[in-house]
Amino acid sequence: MLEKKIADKIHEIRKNKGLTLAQLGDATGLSKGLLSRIENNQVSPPIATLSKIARGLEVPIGIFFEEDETDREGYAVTYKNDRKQVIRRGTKTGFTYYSLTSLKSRHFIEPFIIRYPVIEKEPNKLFDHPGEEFLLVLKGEMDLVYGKKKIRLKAGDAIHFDPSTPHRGQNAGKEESECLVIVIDEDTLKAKS
Amino acid sequence: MLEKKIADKIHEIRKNKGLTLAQLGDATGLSKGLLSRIENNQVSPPIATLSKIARGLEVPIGIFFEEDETDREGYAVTYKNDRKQVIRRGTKTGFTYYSLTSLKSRHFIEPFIIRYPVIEKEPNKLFDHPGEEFLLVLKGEMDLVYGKKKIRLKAGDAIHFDPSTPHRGQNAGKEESECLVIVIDEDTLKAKS
DNA sequence: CTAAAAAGTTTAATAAAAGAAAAAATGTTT
DNA sequence: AAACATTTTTTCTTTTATTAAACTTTTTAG
Repeated sequence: MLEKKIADKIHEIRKNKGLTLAQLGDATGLSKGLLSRIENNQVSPPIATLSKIARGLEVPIGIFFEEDETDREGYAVTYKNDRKQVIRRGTKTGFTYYSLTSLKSRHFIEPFIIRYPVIEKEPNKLFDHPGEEFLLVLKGEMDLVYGKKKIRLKAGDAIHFDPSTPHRGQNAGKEESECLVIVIDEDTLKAKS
Repeated sequence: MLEKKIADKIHEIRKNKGLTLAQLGDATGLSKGLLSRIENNQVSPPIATLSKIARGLEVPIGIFFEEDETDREGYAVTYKNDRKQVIRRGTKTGFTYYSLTSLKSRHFIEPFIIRYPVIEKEPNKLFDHPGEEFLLVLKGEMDLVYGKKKIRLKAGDAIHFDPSTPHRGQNAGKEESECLVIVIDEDTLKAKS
């Protein structure tokens, strides 16, 4: 039941922040009695009221509507200096891959570091593949060519995208750029089931 | 204003689906008069009512609270300075999460930046969950407590592991440490098939 | 262990939203 | 442009949320 969860989330966040009903009442302009009944799921507050509560708790209101997060060796460390360079099929475009995992058992996350050298002329090849991809820029500046768009990303920026659209990463600065890439392969997903 | 947006979204989605107020009324069990006033922002409906509308429109209720609709494009950029802090339920352990995605459609990769403050005494809580996890240290030094082991990791080091073993990340130095974490949730995987 | 204080819950009165149906507006056909 | 049909808005009554204050439970202090 949706509102049950909301009630619990409000209660939990309030408690985590060490607030009393009276304090939250002050912060929101709502009576503590009402807050009590909301937390106990006795009333279904209007959006306006929930919005006040979110502001009072200093959380985005969307939190209340997010789906729940579930809650031998089993691991593989890759130390910075032990990164293993990988040759991936069909990547003759100058950049370098380093795998960040050595897990042999079936897994979904495929983590890489990619280094893009400075380029003179823009390549034209684009790649597409089913699955899901995530990229975090670690160093320098780069462009993600994505379909007809070109998205400029700097160190610390991230992008999460559907790789079935033709795309390509490339350096966009005067120094080498580096990024972390996570790929999930559709086939691996299917093999799971 | 929040509710204004919600009203507009309901109207837009309903129109997009080619539904009349009466049809949506049938689908939701609400009167068309009420729906009219909700769309015209004359009332602030309780969550229960909004929930019914979401079901009637066959959309996740969270849609009404999303900031923007980046999803249509197939990608979601998170610029370094726009990282959104996330409150994950049950994390009272001091560290801070930032989500690196705003994709709303079903996805597998859940990317976070986690900041670990310097600690005095070691916490004792461990977390375990089904799925798969990957971690890359971006700054500082940290320990991954994994079952009975403690794995020391420095900037640039990575670990790929099975999160069903109880585990915890924690700072292991004199300055704040930071890491990228990728989680894949088992439930999401199952939902796929 | 008891008293006082703080936190939380319930009660009774008021304000606001929901349902049903009438009125207005919009669109279509002739 | 009139008449009809459909969609939307408004009206009136009923139901529900909200406040303020009384009440109960839990925590703190002596």
